Amino acid sequence: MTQYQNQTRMLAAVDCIIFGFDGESLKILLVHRGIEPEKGKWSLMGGFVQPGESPDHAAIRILKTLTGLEGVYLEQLYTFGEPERDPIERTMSIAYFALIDIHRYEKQLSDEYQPEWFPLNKIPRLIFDHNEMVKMARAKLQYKAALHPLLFELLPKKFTLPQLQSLYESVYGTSFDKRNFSRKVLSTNLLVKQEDKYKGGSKKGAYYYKLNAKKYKANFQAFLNIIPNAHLL
Amino acid sequence: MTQYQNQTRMLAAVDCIIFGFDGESLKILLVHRGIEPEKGKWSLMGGFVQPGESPDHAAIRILKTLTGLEGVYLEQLYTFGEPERDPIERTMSIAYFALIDIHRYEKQLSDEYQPEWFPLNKIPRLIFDHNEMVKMARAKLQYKAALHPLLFELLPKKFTLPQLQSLYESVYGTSFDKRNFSRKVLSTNLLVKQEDKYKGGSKKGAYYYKLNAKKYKANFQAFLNIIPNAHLL
DNA sequence: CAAATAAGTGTTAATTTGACACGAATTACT
DNA sequence: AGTAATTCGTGTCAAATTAACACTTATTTG
Repeated sequence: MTQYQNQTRMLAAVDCIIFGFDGESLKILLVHRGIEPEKGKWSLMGGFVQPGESPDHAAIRILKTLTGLEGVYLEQLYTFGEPERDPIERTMSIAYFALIDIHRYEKQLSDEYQPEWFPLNKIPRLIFDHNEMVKMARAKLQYKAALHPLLFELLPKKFTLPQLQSLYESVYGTSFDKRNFSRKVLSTNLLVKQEDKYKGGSKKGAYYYKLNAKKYKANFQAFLNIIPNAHLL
Repeated sequence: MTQYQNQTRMLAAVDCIIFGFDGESLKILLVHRGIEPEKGKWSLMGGFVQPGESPDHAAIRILKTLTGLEGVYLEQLYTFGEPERDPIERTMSIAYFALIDIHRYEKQLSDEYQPEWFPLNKIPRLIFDHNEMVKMARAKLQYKAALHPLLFELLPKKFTLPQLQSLYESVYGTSFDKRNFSRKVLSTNLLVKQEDKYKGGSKKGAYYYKLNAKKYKANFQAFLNIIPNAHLL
């Protein structure tokens, strides 16, 4: 036996929703699609799963191709498989979402795709079902970040509490009381205060913090409660 | 343009992890695989995604074929796509998990597959990566049920608080204080007390409850806190 | 009628949460 | 040199939530 009989084979693609935070707003990285159909239109970065390659590997490869980055946070989101989602040919797309430190991203690597960062409230019309993928990715990021220490993946190794709070506020589109925020964040014991300050944000400057890497890995599954009234979101 | 060039096509399958609760323990429904390879071995119920059919539809179809049930809780779990996971031919499997009222399941419908219910601590060796799928499904059920009112899907329309608690205790492999449990469950206002009692469990009998269907649907996303110290699980 | 069994219910102390305001450090300006 | 402007960093209190804990009630059976 070399094949299953009378079954339909189809293409498998991977599409990546890549999140970044520039200090102002939460953004995703979009590219101009490189092939027909819809060539040149705005699209998520994606590609076909290759022989001998798992979907995870495909996602890692695609992410590296576009951003040059490895070892970033990457998680399978959902598999989109409506029969007509790609008009050319039946294609399943396994969507992944990635969280990267936007400052490590080097645009020049991938001029081929003319990538651009878009804030989430200004996402253009995307090909196929990619807008739906973005919507789902955003919802999952909000859901998960309310429960787990996830958003650190979007910041540099050293960051300040005001930067962290600003990130949370961007993700949830609201503002938090900074006294309660710092109390909650620090009570996780995930952060290690540094001796130096970041002077860019204010005259006084704000202390840098780093993640306690051991605790971070050990406590990733831990439930947080940083977002007040998360059930109302 | 009718096809993408130089790409590998593959099969897409759906496999279902079907949970049920018989009052004693949490179980999953396994079948004897109907085709080669590994024909006759224990397996999750599955099948290939057909032309014109989405993965969701395939899962619904497969579930109905095996159990006769429609409209049950069904959720996409994860897509498994290791290149060698099926030795015959490259096949992606989109795993779904289902929660059914075990009493509505009618075995005779599907003698073809010789299905059997297995408690989670007695799952036999399954084909391919199906044991991994079961493990992931169980973890996700535990995770999700700690946050959302999900386990009602495993009970009949009318159920008692002791039955509900016993279900939660099965899912988490631990026991809860019944005073705290009933207080928390009732504080959601999702349950409506009935006038009649279930006399099977004790001499005194226990009041039946029904779900408030409206509130249940509206509050499904609401966070619960029924499981004490859920972060320690 | 006594014993056995499971159902149903309330209190308290500890912890967590959210709301709230002011002093400290630094820079830029006059 | 002094003052105004800006953002950082911190503490208190009242309310709500949580976990721990034990006894009475209803019913059946012997």
